[in-house]
Amino acid sequence: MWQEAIQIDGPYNFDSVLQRHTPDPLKLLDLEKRTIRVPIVIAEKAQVVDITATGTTDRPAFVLNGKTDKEAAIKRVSEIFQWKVPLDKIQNHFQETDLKEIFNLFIGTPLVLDFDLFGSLIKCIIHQQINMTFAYTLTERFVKTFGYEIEGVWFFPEPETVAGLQVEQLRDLQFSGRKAEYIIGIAKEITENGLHLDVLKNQPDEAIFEQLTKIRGVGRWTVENFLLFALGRPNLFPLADIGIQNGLKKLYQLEKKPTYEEMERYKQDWEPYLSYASLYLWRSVE
DNA sequence: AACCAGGGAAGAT
DNA sequence: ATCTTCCATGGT
Repeated sequence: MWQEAIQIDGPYNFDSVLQRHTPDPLKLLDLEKRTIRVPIVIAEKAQVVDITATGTTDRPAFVLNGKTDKEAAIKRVSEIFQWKVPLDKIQNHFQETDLKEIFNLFIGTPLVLDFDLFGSLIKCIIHQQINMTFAYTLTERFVKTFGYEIEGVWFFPEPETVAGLQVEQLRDLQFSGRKAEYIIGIAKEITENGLHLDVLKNQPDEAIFEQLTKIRGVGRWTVENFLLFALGRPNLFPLADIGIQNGLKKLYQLEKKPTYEEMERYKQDWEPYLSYASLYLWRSVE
């Protein structure tokens, strides 16, 4: 058992983080206690780390409680919650843009990474072209059927487990046949074809696009979301994303959803922080 | 009931 | 290369 108190630079709005994750049934959080319980795997050892916010948006502070591998666990938690990203600098950048109001409304909202690389990729597949509510339901069924639980916190199944599944097992959970094939196929890329997701961490976005889009079921949007939510890359703007399209439609009061051409034009001012433009546009329509 | 949803593959042009 | 169609299934 270990405990650690941590202070970071503001602005950082942890309550916004909790709020954004509230619709996800797999996230164990408490808005009033300002806590979240996070499944962490370090060197194949799984543990639950409890995070409690003790500060404010301007003076953010946290208390962490874990079981083992203290230093590595803190490092991973810091990475997941993006505690070292200078949100003040990003906030300033957007003051000169059309997104100024949205950024001021949701000031201090960080990008928060998915807890598991493989899980993040599977989640992206599940979220393709279905509404969020159903996507959360499917993900919850998937994890609670094939994953494992520690202290009430669910961990994503390992690729080995998923690679051994039959399409029918996912159909039983109301996955479409196609999505079932995609998911099992990705797991097999890892277990049989030597795909190492952790190695991707050290590669540029373009190289990752090239490798992952070769996999059946993994298109541009899926890689963009993986880069954004699994690796925390700062400059992604998924044009095909319905949420972003709706965010732009609302912002510019458009009659209908923007064309790709219009989106390409809007996004120019938001480089090199397009991921944050995406995040805040998503927030604006949540 | 009809349209939509944090797309992608396969086919057509 | 780029555009269109089909897929698949619950939510509103």
